[in-house]
Amino acid sequence: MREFFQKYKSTILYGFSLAVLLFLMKWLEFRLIVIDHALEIYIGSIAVVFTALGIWLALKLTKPKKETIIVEKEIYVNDAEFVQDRNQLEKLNLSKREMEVLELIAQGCSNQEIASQLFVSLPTIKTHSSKLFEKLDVNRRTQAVEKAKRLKLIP
Amino acid sequence: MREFFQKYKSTILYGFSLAVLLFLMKWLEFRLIVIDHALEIYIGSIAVVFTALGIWLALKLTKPKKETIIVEKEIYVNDAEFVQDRNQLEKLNLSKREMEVLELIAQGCSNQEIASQLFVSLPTIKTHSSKLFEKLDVNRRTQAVEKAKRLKLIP
DNA sequence: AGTAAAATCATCCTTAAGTATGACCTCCAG
DNA sequence: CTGGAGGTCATACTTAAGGATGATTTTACT
Repeated sequence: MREFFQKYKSTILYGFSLAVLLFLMKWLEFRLIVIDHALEIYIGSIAVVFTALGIWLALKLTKPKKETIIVEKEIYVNDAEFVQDRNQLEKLNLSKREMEVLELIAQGCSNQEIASQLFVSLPTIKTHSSKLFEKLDVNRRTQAVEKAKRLKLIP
Repeated sequence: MREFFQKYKSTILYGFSLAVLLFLMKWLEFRLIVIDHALEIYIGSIAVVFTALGIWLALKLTKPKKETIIVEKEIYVNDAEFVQDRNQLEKLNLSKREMEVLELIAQGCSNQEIASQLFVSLPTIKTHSSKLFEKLDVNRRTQAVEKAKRLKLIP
């Protein structure tokens, strides 16, 4: 019941206003017989009142235009997933073994540890690393790591 | 002249409408004498017409209501600008010199190069790096670099 | 003013890293 | 089938790096 009233509040108010005004008119009609030439004033006031009513109705009933604003919210991803630069890799022409050695060097492994992990001898790792340094145009493992990261060969 | 009309278009139209309707009323007034009991209909139509006029006026003159809906669009930025982990730095209690040495080591510099850049002797750098490795709990410069990056001490 | 931490330098020694060279094997394409 | 590339291993040498210890000087703070 209350919901019904809420929903049609404007319509009911309009109807009620009409009823009241018509009643007022009926009463005024009677007065008009007495007061001559007052009909114009009466009609004018009716016009004004209903114009105001119309304006009020319009303001009440018009639905607001919806305007969507898209706000770009930047989210900084700490992840920064690594994408290997295949282009650079081709240019440098590193072999599989050299890449493996490079990765292990970057992890801080010693030559001996690398040799153990790859099941080869220490001299083998030395030759690999030497060739690697030559291709990377460096002469220290630390430089190799720095350059490899800069060239996006490793994360 | 045209601008004036444009500016006060609504007002002029309103005035004109009023004039027309008053003229109409005058004419109807005459008719009412003939047709009995038609005053109510006449008044009613006046009310309806002016209500409509009011609505029209309101719609024309009032600024359209705006309701802004903010939609957040998530943009994933891969930037991940480096922020030094001050917390870790405090825990490790590294001195200024040790940090400087760490940074240069990370850049691939040799001890001799670091000594030259910092205007100190090679043994000094060795002591610094030794203490640095001790604090970082590593025993190779490459490990130090790897760990420092992992702990977000350096980019 | 005195003390602790930081910074500097040195020496001695060990180990890891880097360089050079040569040899051997395997696989694959010309 | 043969030569080149990749991989393996070895030896010998040089240099850089790392560890241990001690000493002196700066700096900062109570």
